[in-house]
Amino acid sequence: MYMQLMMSFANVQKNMVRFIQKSAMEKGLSIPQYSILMTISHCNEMTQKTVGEKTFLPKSTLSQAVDGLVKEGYLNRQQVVCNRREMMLSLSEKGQQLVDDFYLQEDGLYQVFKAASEQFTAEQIKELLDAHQKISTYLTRVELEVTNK
Amino acid sequence: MYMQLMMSFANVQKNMVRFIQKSAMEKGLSIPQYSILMTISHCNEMTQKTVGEKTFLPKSTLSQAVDGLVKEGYLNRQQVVCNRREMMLSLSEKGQQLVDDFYLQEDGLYQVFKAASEQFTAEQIKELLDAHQKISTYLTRVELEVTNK
DNA sequence: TCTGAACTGTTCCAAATGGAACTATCTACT
DNA sequence: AGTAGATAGTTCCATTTGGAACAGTTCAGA
Repeated sequence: MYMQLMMSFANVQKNMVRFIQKSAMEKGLSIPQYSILMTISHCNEMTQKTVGEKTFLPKSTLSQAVDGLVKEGYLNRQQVVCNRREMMLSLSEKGQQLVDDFYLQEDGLYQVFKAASEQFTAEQIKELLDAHQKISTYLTRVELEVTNK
Repeated sequence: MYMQLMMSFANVQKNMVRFIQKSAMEKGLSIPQYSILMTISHCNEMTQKTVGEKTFLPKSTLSQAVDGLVKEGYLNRQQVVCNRREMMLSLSEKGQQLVDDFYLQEDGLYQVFKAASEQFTAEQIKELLDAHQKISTYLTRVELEVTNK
């Protein structure tokens, strides 16, 4: 039973990744690059460190992916004034446009997932979110315990 | 809201993958190899084709991962008699032992996820499963429609 | 029985990935 | 001020990944 549940997470995720892969490939991006753009789009700007915490990408992958995005002109990157170790990242106009495209793309992840979610009531979605949160929290906690043992 | 839901799937999955990665690495396996062993363990034996359908691994990845597992002695591989294109895969004794270890490992995915699931009632788990199923089905359907357009 | 299309798996190789070592910067303490 | 330790990112490179071409097998229809 719980095993089926485990698999169902993997299945949903795999389906989502296929949509991401498709959209990303059409624009010549890798999956990490797609994730980075979408993550930054939630705020106006974000340090590379923060992006790393949100996406869980290994920092070498992150660094190289960001580098590509800057070279392609999707991202602006500049040192943070008060802490020159950190890099502040923000979407360029071109980047913003790309992100908007991703959000609006008829057969892209966002629209399709939105439609899929509309099978449920707001109440049900809240319950799902809550349940997922509980599981994530539990897994993270155990992982920490194991690491520090 | 539905965006948060989307992210929550990704988060749970990422947490799960970290457990898998840890277990797999300890035994010198890649993540696809871990998935393959666990998938085959549900039945006694399975064709490579079926494993591919269940894991969604690209066939080149699958082929190479299986090859490694056979060479390490975890899997038996032989042509299907009535259809020599297909390969029948089954766990060797060593493979079965490894899989049992994975299932029983205190700080492995299975035990931890089981514990995490015990925060919920059987009723709640059924609802989760049902919701996940609905989402997967929806995503798969749209993907098919897009592909055949 | 031939022939061509479909299917299963393998091989090849270019690209992506991620751990580890490194550089630069900052912080806390003496 | 000087130093050790922590922190943010980059670079390096061995490994993994997966698309595409390929080889062998099966099957359907002429």
